[in-house]
Amino acid sequence: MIQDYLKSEILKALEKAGTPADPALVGFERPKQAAHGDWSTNIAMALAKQRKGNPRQLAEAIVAGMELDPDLVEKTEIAGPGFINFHLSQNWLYKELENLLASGSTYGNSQIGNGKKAQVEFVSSNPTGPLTVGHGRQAAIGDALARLLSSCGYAVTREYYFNDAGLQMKKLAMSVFLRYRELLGNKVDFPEDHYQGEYIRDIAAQCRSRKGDGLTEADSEFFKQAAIAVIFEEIKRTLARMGIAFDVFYNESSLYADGAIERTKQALAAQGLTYQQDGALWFKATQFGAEKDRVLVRSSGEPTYRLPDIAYHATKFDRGFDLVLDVFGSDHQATYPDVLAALGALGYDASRVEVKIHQFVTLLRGGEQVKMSTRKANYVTLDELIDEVGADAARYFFLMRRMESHLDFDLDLATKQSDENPVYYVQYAHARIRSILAHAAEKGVARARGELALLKEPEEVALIKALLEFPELVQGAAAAREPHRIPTYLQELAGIFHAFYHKHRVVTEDAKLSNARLDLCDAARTVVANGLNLLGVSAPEKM
RNA sequence: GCGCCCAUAGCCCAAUUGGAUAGAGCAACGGACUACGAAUCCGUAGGCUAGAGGUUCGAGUCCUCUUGGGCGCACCA
Repeated sequence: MIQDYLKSEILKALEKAGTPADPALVGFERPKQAAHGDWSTNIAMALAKQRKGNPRQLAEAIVAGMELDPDLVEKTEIAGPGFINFHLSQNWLYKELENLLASGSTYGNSQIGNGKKAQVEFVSSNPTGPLTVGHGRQAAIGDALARLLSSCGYAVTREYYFNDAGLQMKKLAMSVFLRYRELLGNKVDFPEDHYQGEYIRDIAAQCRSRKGDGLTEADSEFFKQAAIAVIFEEIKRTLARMGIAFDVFYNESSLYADGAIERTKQALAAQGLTYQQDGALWFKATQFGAEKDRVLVRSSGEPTYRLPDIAYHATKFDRGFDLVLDVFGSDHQATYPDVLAALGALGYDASRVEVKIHQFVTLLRGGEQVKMSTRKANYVTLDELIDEVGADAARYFFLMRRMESHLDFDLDLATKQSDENPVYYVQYAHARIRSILAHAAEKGVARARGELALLKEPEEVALIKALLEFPELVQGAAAAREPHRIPTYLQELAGIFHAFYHKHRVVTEDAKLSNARLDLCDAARTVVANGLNLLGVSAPEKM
């Protein structure tokens, strides 16, 4: 990359001046203003601060010492308090554009992940009911992170963890049982904290048609398994509609079956991190800064979620993942500090686990908030949302915002087929380019690699520059775990393309120029398609 | 009471992780289709970055406090 070249020249110049510097200090950024060039470095200011020198003088020494290839760098200048700005030559642009065209659907991919094993755990909703809109955001974020990491050369596993042991499952089985009793004409007292949804009645009816009227409370395992099977099928179907498939579904009960729970308990005890009190087994969370200690095993003998979670995360290390991303909703924010602390205490490198917490989704219809309550089961399910706005719009909207910001999901906007809708805006650019390429073929334009140097108009140069930002954008989004950068970029890119399109005609009598512009269109189409692909959003040929 | 996240244009949000004159979209106003898709484009207007201090060459971004909002603080997950 060009930055590496500039960096090496800067380091050489510093050495020549008798003041060698740490290469890690030399960073580049793209100036906001075109007048400040294509790349800028603040190295002179950073070094001057360290050495109490004059930044402008240092910058002058650096510029004087560099031997830049004029074919790549048109000019270098010092500005402001000591920025060094580089203006790249147009030749460099054309070379990079060639490279883009040659790379095609792999443009933007990199190997910075170096084949490291990464796991992204997300959704992980217990099979007690349909996925909600909140899960939808998490599904979109998790899958986009997985796609970003893959494109950067990580070997990625998408994993879904679910609790099929424990209290919630008992409640689920009991909920089905009670509805079953109701179906048989019994009057039942349905507890407030059990699962209220209508789907429980459906499952109860299925149980009845399969096994008749003679089931009792003792058949709770049957009710449980029946419920899990039905609900999971539904969850997977919903995820499939979103275009999401998991590599691994990891269930809690396997941790009991293979002894991992017991081993973890003993390992924690061996570290002196647990103690008995009031009939329960406690974890000394206060040793890790928590306000109070936490229960690992209830006095009833049943573990809380904490112990299986620790055991589960231990398997992530045992399975050899170099990087683990856990994507959670903000309501789970309290669940991970103990888990990470325990992992550290067990000798694992807890810094490999990154917990990404996303904020909630608010649905808006007609400017009004749509009330959602899981308890009352009157929430909008993810399926209903996809029915209404489609998978593309759903995914795009979920990914548009930084995950730490609350998401206002405007249902009216997502369904609008107009310029107000950002999904259509970006997809339209793709469809439009397809149509231009088809038009050129109809006109009988003989396609050949054009002379890219003919692309000299300001709108053309601006478009090329925007396209060439894509690879570093992808790497930055992956490194920062911030998928929202992709939609932000795509919207800007689509705007630059549309502006170019309006100003300049692509297919003209001038065959050479037409070919160069068709190449540019093709490059733009490639980047839009690659970007949408990272989001899991389709790049339509027609709309 | 304690912890995590958030506050930027009328609305919804960006801002290259501490950079130079804070930017898009929507809404408002004014323009552009007898040629490649008007689901588009061009222009105008809109800001004391919630408030107060601090750190430094430089702060929307980092630190402290205040105000306002979301989410947590179980022998639920």
